[in-house]
Amino acid sequence: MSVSQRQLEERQMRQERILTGALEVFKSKGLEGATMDEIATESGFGKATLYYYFHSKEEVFAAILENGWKDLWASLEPVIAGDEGPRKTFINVLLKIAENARNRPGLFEFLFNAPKVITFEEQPWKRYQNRMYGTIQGLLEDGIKASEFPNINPQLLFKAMGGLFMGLVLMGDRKEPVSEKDVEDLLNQLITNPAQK
Amino acid sequence: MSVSQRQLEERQMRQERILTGALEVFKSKGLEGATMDEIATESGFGKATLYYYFHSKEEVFAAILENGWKDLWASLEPVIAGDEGPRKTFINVLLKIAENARNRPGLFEFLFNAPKVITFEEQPWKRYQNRMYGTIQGLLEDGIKASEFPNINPQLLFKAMGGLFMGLVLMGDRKEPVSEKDVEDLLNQLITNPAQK
DNA sequence: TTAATTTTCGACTCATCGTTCGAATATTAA
DNA sequence: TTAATATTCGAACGATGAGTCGAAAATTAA
Repeated sequence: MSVSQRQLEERQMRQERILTGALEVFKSKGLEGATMDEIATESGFGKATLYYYFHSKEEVFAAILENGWKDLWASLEPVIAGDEGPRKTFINVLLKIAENARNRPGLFEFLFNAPKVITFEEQPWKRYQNRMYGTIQGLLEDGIKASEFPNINPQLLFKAMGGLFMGLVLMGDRKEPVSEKDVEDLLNQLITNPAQK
Repeated sequence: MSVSQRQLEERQMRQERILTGALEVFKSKGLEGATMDEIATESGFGKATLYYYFHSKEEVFAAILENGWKDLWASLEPVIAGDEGPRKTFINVLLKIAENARNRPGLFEFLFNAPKVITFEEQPWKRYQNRMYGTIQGLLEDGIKASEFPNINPQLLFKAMGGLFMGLVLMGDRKEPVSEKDVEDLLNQLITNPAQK
């Protein structure tokens, strides 16, 4: 028996440790600005050791995104499956994302901003991202059809909500993040439900 | 007489040509990822010539931001001076920014995203940025006091509006940017005026 | 214990890229 | 024209940093 279960787990923990350190560095320096030396120092390994766990700097970068989007999507699935009608589900989805963001602040800024920088080809995490965006689009379309939202072009509403949400969650000070209640209240204030008049 | 007026103007045109090329490269590669060779090729000069006009890569980067924010602020001043009450002025300011963004799409994405990457000390363009944000904050506060906006914590509303606007303007496809009318309609739909009921 | 295997890392290589040098070319002034 | 000045850029320099190598240390298996 070559590798025990524990060994596999320890290996994975070390990988995560590296990823955590790398996130810090990528966040402040960007993909090109970050150096493997710095990531090594930050995560407490020698540089050469990083290459024992990952093939390249790009792979480290991609792994952060992959894990991040995967976990995010996993946490969203039950909410979506809950199926309480478009409007409620939509708000719940946003609240769940906000919850994720509050738990791991650094990661989320990264998840939503990093894609802009990336050039290289098809990345597996894109699948999760697209799934999420697709779902939200769908909720908005259904919600508008069902008159649970103001009657706006869904594309436009999607962009607006996307941006609004980013503003709320990603621009929150580290010290005093926007609370769940704030998000919920604001959404309810702005996205009035025409049916309930 | 050492340098004629025309000479000065030509010099400045060349600088702008360099800046335009540089913007393209910075946008797709980021500050660290962009190379002076590529900027040189893109703008049609030899690499060494860039150093005749700018001291360093950072200076080129900073010059883009400086010019951009300065121009943006200049275009906003009359709108703000117009002083048609907080709500109207606020919407006009956003519309004016959107107009700027529509005219020079690449630049604006850069203006709003670049700051995240930058580390180096006090940059002169920050003055313009702060002035703009301060003004918008003020408009929101006044608008809420005057009951022209929903009664929301101004900080929160600022973040929300900032994000919303970014979503609308910066996420617009290059082909089919969000129209002025779209922006205006959406703002009016979402930010209902409680006084007009 | 000893041999095999896994993990770690210091030291090196090699390519890239920001910046400088110095000389060539173009422009302006006399 | 000629001298002074302004502009251009090819080529070289030096630093940095991604990725490799080979050997040491640590762990596991026998």
